[in-house]
Amino acid sequence: MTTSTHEADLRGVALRVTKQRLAVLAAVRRNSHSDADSIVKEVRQELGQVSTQAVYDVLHALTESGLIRCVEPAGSPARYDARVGDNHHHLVCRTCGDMVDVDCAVGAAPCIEPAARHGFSIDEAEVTYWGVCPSCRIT
Amino acid sequence: MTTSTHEADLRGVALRVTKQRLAVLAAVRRNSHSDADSIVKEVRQELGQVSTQAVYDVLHALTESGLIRCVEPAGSPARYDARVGDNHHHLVCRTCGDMVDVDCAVGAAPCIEPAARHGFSIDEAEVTYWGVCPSCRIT
DNA sequence: TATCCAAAGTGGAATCAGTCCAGTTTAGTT
DNA sequence: AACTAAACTGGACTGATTCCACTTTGGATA
Repeated sequence: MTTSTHEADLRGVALRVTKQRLAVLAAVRRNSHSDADSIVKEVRQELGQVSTQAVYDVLHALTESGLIRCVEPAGSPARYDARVGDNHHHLVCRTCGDMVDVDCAVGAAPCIEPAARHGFSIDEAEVTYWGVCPSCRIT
Repeated sequence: MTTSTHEADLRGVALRVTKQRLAVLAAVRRNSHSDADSIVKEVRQELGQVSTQAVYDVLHALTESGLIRCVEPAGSPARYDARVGDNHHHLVCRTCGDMVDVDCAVGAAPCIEPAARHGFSIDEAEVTYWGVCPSCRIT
């Protein structure tokens, strides 16, 4: 994924191309599921100086426009996911907090339809699998 | 649900019985899915004066012991659910934040199997259905 | 039924993640 | 080249929650 890809993607959703946005988008795509703080660090490494606020603004703009997705698992700051448009789910390690993508469990009823709708109009079923990752299980 | 039920339940999980704990447990059971702040308010109404910290401590102790369950939907403070032991799921209104229980379509936890396990040992599948509740849809 | 002490509660300061705001800079028109 | 809405800065602030040092108390034990 090159800078020109990121640039084209920003233009594709009618967002102005700035070095901060390119850097944030690149950071998220390079390292999916990282939180705002580590994105700030990575972007600063690349650009030298960026305000925290700018990074939050960019993350919100990218999320809003659908270029990235924001995931907020219980007990950890928001994380940003570069994989979008497929409503995939996540597997989270209770020990180290590591998060990996899992494809949508299509076919398994609860993923799509709740047992009862309670009059709600539902647009998303978010599934988080909790467990322990291989490396945390060993130690 | 009377005070003696709450008291018996506290003793059942080897927790000391205090007026703060009884009040917090009663508040959660009376009004499931409320957040720490409104529980603090309710408990103060009953007891007159309780520290915020005490309420947080009690909520953690009750969660730890399995008497209540902590749910943390994206973008809202933690909520406490009196219904435990059945790994049911939640339906959350994007507009007003209202949360209702939905039965788990499958029997025991983890109710769904992920498409790929990635070496994790999984113990829970947490499902959150996002949508708009009937009263928010009308207005 | 008095003593004791780990567990529970207090109050105040601190942290963490994130937002608000008012002013400045800049991308990309016109 | 000038213009302007969008983007960025930096600093103050908020809301939710935790930390800490100290005091109080439930309930086990003598």
